[in-house]
Amino acid sequence: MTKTIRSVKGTRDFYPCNMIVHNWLYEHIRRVSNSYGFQQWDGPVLETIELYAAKSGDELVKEQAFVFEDRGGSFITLRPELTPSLARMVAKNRNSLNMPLRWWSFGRFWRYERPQKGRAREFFQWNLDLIGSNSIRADAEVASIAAQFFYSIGFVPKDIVIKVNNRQFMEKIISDLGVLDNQFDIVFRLIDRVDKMSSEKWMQYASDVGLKDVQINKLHNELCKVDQWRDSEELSQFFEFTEMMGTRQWFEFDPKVVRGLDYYTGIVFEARDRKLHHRALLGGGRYDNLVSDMGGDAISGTGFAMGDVVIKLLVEEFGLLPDINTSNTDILITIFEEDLISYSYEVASELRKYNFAVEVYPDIVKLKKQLKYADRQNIAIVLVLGPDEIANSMVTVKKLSDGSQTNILLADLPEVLRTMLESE
RNA sequence: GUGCCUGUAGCUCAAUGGCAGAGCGCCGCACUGUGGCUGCGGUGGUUGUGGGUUCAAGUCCCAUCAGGCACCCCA
Repeated sequence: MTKTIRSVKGTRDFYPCNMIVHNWLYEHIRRVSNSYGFQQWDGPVLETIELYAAKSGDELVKEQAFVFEDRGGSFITLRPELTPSLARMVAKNRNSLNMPLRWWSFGRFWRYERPQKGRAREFFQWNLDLIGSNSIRADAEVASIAAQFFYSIGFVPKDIVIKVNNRQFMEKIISDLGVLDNQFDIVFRLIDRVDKMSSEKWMQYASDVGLKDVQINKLHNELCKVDQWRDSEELSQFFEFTEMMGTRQWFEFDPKVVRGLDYYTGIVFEARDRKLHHRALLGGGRYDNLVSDMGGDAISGTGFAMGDVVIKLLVEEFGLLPDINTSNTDILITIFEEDLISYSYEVASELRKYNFAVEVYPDIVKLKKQLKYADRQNIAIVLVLGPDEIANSMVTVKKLSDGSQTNILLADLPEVLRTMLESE
């Protein structure tokens, strides 16, 4: 065997059976997005490095972006996320866009990381954003759409939880502990890890970044309070609005959720499976300054992104996948012998006029082999056109599910096939 | 970028340092105008690559490449 050329690390091949799953996912995303009146859009997959340098966070840009120099000497990035492109496009056309914008998108993204379970270098992402509204209702709505999506593909609140927090609220809490403004990022990172480390290690880490023992204990104490959202106007409203929108049972306050991207300014949320088997399914929140950072007026936005990798893993584990054995083809027309090829193709074109999906076996091989192909391909009906049939202007129609077959007059074929396929 | 694990047939995996195997798949025949089921037969390999130790290496050692998992970060 000759050596096959390897695919690029971290990329996935989508065979037809994979595309069925992929399209199934995409179809639910499309339907849910549209049902809330969101419009589909997309940006370029190539952007300048400057677009991300401003706000995405150092780690994402310096360590995880695919960057290359083009022939003109410019540094080009394969987009690692969509929100900066969104902000750029909104800033650019601010005056002609009819606010508020409800936009969604589904496309490919790239991050140069070590691939592992639930993470690839090339992945798809669903983005959904509501731009130009300051209301917490906007946050509650986009988060509710995420919940509605999980429901539409077969999950219930006991499978998945969407954890909610508010960055300003957390800033106030850590500020009250005596943490300075310029240390917020460090402390957010610390908060992010409280569940990932043993408590001794966490205490040590907290101490290493410069917190005093008193502060550490108080912080740890704060992170265990699951009811303190009542002290936050925005969080209280958020939960009230999800109640109104019928999605309240999907959401929980979690003071440990702060999100990694630097541009979030208010409500933040992330979805996880309840058993915490996987990394976050989806993450999002409010970004008040992003559009103005791209050179536009201050416009507030809120939205989320969901990767395709983890959700596919979870859907598979829960057995929610659609049947991947179904073929697009309704009817396979066999070829009997050299002289009769034209009959097969004529019948095929005729049937396509009646909107049947028809394929003709391309080679002159034994019927046995053609039948076997149809069986494996899960094609419901096979037509046999041999000398006997043609002499009488008939066709043999074989139903593969039960093996039954009948001779049908060519003229009656469309009607007979229609009823047969409907009963399948 | 750091650590750990794994590379054997198309796929899933066996093989005390001693003849490279099984199941599934694929192809053929029984059934030359009929799939699935069954039976029989056949196809299958530079054991990731390169070196070393040994009478002898899939097995032990070194290097390298690839994959997986965890860290990091995040969808």
